[in-house]
Amino acid sequence: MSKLLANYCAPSASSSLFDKKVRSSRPEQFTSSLADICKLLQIPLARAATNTSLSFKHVQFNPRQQIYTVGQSFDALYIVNSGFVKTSLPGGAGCEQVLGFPMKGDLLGTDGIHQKKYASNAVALSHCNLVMVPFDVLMCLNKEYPEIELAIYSIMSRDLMRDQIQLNVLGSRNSEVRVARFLISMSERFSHLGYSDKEFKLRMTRKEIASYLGLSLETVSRTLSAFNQLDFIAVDGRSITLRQPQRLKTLRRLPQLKEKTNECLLNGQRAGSRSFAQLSL
Amino acid sequence: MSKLLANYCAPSASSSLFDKKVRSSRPEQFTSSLADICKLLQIPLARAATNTSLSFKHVQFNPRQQIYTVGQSFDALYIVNSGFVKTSLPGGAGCEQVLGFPMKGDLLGTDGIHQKKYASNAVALSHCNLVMVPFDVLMCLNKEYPEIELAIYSIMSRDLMRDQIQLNVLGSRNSEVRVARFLISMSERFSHLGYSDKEFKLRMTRKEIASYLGLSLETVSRTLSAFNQLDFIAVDGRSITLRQPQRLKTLRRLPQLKEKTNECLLNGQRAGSRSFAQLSL
DNA sequence: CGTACGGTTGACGACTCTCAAAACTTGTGG
DNA sequence: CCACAAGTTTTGAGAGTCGTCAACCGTACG
Repeated sequence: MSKLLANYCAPSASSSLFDKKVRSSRPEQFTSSLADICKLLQIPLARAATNTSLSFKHVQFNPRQQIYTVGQSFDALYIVNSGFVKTSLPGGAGCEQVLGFPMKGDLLGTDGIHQKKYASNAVALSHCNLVMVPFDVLMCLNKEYPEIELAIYSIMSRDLMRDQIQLNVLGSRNSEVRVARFLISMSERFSHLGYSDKEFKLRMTRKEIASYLGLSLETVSRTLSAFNQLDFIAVDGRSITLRQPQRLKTLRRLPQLKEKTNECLLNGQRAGSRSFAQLSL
Repeated sequence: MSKLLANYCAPSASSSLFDKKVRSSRPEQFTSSLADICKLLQIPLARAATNTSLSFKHVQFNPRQQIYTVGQSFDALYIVNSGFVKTSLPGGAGCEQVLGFPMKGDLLGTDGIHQKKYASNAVALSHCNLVMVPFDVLMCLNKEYPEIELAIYSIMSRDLMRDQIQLNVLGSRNSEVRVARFLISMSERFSHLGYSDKEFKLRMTRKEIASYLGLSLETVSRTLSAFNQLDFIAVDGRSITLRQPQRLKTLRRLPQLKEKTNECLLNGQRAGSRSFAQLSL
C-alpha cells in the first residue's frame, strides 16, 4: 500500500510519458496535492491538507486529442482541472452518441471500473489540463482517508443523477425543451464555476449538441435561431447570451394546443402554432 | 462502528433457508447474511461467509406500492431479491419518465447518496422481496471488508454504463431499434438470471415501456405488432417469445431508404410501407 | 485561391404523435 | 357468479414535428 503511494511522492520527478504531453507556451500546472484534488472535487476533507507528500500528475491534452477510448484498459480516473471535454459512445455506423460535456471539477472514467475497460470515449474539446488519479492509488488512499470513500460514492451518485436527468430530457420528445434545458444546464454549470451564467461560449459544435440532445444538427440550429428571434437568447456562433432565462426554464409544451390567443400562462409564448418566431416581433 | 453492526446481528440467523430457492410459495424470507447479499450482487467475497452474525432485513412490497419517492430522506439501499421494480422521475405535468426496471440482483437507491435524498421514484411492479441495506451499516462494513468498497464502485460503474447505453438508445431516433433493443435487453437479463431468454413475460405496461423508450404507447404497440407479423417475435399481451433474436439484434435503419423492393420475405406481409433493414449476420 | 468544415436556412416528406374507437383484461361489488 | 367499471391494448386516420436533402455563407488552413 505505502509502496504504491510512495510512487506518487515524487514532487520533482516527471516521467518521459508525462513530458511528451506537455504543451509549449503556458505555465501549466504539473502536479496537485491531495488537498488540491479535494478542493477541485469539492470534497470537504480537512485532514488532507496535512498531507503534502502526495502529488498527482497533470496531463495536457490538445483539442481533438483522445483522453481514452472504449475498450482501452482502465487504470486511472481523470479530474478536469481546466478545459472542456466530450464523452461519447461509438454509434456503430459512424454516428457517435455524445454522452456529456465534462468541465472543471468533473470526474472522468468511472464507467471503466466495472469491466476494467473504459466504456466510453473521452476527447478534449479545448486545451485541457487533467489530473490523473491512478485507480489503485485511489483505492489505497481510501484506507488512509476513509472519508474519501463516501466522497467517491457521492460523486458517482451525482453522475447517476445527471444521467437520469439527461434520460428525462431525451425522453421528452420536443426539440425546444431539449435545447432550452441544455442552455439552462450550461448556464448553471458555468455559474457554478464562477463564470457568468448569462454569457458564455459553447465549446462544442452544433452536431455534438444535436447528438447529445438526440436531435439533428439542423433542428438545433433552427431552435437556437428561433430563441434568438424571440429574444430569449442572443446567438453569435458559439457565443450565447441568455436574455430571458426564465422563459427558457418555464418553456413547456402545453397539454392543450387548441387556443391560439392565450398568452397569460406561466410561459405564454408557446401557446399556438409552430411559427412562434414571428410572435413577439 | 461495531455498535451499528450490532444492531443488525440477528440472534437466529438461518442462512440455510436462503440456499433453497423458494419462489412461488409464500414462506417469504426475512433476513439475509452478508454472504447471501454478496451472492445476490455477485460479489466474490469469500471471507463474508465467515460472518454469520450479521443479518439484513427483508422488506415486502405489493404491486403498485412505493419503495421510495423523490425527495424522501435517503438512509438505505435496496437489493432486489425477487420481483420487479420500476424507477422513474416525475415528469412535471403528470407524465412520468421511466428510468429503468430493476430486477433480481440489482441495487436500488444509489442516486440518493449525493444529496441524502432519493433522486427518483421506485415502485414495485409485482410482489417484491427487497433486502434493505442501511447506508451507514454499509459504510461500516467497508471498514471490516475493504473488498466491498471496490464492489460498490463496480456496481455503480455498471449502472452508469447502463444509463449511458440507455442514453444511446434514446438518442437513436427510430422506434423499431428502440423496441428491438429493449426486447434484447430484457432477454439477456432474464437469461442472466437463469430464466429462458426466448420466452418471458413483461411486467410493465405498454405505457411504461413507451416512457422508458421515449415513445408513445401506441408506437410501442404498433412496433410489437409489426415484429409479430414479421415473425421476429410472438406477442400475446405481456408474454413475449423471441423467434428470431438475431434479426432484432441486427435491426438497423439503412442510410438510404430508396429501394422499396428489399423484403425480408419471411412473412411477406407487412402492414406499412416500412422497410426493415438488417445487418448481415 | 481552393478545399474543408461549421453554421444557417429552405423545401419536402416520413416517422411518429395525437385523437378516437373498439376489443380485451382486470378489479370490484352485489 | 355475474355485472359493471376502470384500465390496458390494439388498430385506424389525420396532423405535425422533425429528419433528410440541398444550397449558401463564413471562416480556417494549406
